[in-house]
Amino acid sequence: MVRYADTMVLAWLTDSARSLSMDNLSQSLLNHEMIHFKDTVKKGENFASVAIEDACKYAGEDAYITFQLYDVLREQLLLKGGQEALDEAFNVEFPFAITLLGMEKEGIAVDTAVLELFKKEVALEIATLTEQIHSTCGTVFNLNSPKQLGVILFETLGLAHGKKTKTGYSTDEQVLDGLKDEHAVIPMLLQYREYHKLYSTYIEPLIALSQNDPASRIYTSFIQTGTATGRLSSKNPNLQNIPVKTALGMRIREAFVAPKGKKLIGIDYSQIELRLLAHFSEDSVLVNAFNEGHDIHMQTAIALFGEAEAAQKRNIAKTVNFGLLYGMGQKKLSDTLGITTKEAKEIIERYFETFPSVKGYFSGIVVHAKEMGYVETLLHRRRYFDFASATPMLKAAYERESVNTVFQGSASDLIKLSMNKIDTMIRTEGLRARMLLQIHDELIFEVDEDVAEVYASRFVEVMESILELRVPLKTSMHIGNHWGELK
DNA sequence: CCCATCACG
DNA sequence: ACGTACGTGATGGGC
Repeated sequence: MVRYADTMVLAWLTDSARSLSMDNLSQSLLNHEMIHFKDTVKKGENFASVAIEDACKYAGEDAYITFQLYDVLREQLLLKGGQEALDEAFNVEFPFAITLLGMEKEGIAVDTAVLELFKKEVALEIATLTEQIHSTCGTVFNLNSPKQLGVILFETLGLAHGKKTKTGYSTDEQVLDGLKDEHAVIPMLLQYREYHKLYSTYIEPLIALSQNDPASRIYTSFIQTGTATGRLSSKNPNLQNIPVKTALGMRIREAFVAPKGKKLIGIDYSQIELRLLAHFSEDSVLVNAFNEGHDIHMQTAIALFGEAEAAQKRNIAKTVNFGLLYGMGQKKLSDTLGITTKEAKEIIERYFETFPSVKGYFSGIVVHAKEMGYVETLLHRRRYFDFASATPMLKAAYERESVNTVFQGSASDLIKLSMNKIDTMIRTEGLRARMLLQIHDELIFEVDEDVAEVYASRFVEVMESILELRVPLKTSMHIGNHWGELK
């Protein structure tokens, strides 16, 4: 049940929680350097003991929660200190630890037979491809070694090499894709890579884990304090990176099922980060587009290229919209779109001319980050940057991270609020529903079949009304018997 | 233990 | 002159 907590720390903390008075505990935590915010504790001493007291209420119930709460508390106080930090800890992050605990305990059902069948097919493909590749190259080597592969491709076969890595030639997907017409072995390698990834990262581990459990369910650990932006992460196994993009990858999703008599519901926020961009920047074109329910990428294309060209350039606009949130540069945009850096530069310049309030808003974030040393999300979570001691290259990276953190972190704030509200709803009303997974902007539920539609509408309603922004929050919802049907 | 690679949002 | 699109975790090779 305790999956990520350090067990020594946990045992110590739980024991203390049961046997010590509050004052003793908080002093003891400090003495043992269990709380690493000694510097801020002078002004925050009351806050600290109040917070610990609250955390300890849960200790008898479940030591794991205590640990998560403690972890969150430390994180929050380190991040900000003072009342604002504790407000967020108490109002959002502490209840969220309980929400996550419920999800971790619940797990998700896996149909092992689906995976076993797929495993046989993939194993056969891998064996065939291995044989073909070795004979095509005229030599036997380890296909999983980029080092050995690089030597074969770029020395033995004499293909023209592009970029290099620290340790030799790059053989990543982008490189291989550029060479796919140069030699018959390249398409085989690309296929091999896809099959091997599925086999080693998903098929085998998921079968092993599901066989551990009497109900064939698998249980992830959600890390609440592991990211720089406030997002969750998921590990052992990571259920936030189950394949979705290719037909083969979707076979993995088909193995995540609703048990008999139940359904899975998937609800994801549509373009939540772009909606936050519209909200924060107050740009009239963006705000209007969302308020009128228009296709945001098409509207961007119209604004950038005019009505006549918009339809054929919608994809460019889409890439630019995404790139914006990452602080894109001309180099990467040109690589992604397959255009010259000059063209990319022009598109970026035109974007900021077309959306001046976005440009102003972005520079505002960067100015704030440089002056204050941090940026804040919608719910005032902070991320700190040390611009002062940074090299020019690092400064540029910090600028991109500052901007991105506002959107990624604020989106994370929103879905945390929704999850807490839905979790409370499920518990207090005794709904025949369980929240199973969060994948950043998406929630997966398992519910009784007969109430699936009704519950789904209620969850959608919570998610879309969780906060009132300058633009509506929209979601898309799907009900199915397996995860593969939720897109 | 680091690197390269690749899966996701 | 030159280089940077953000945030994660798992795997296998190789030192």
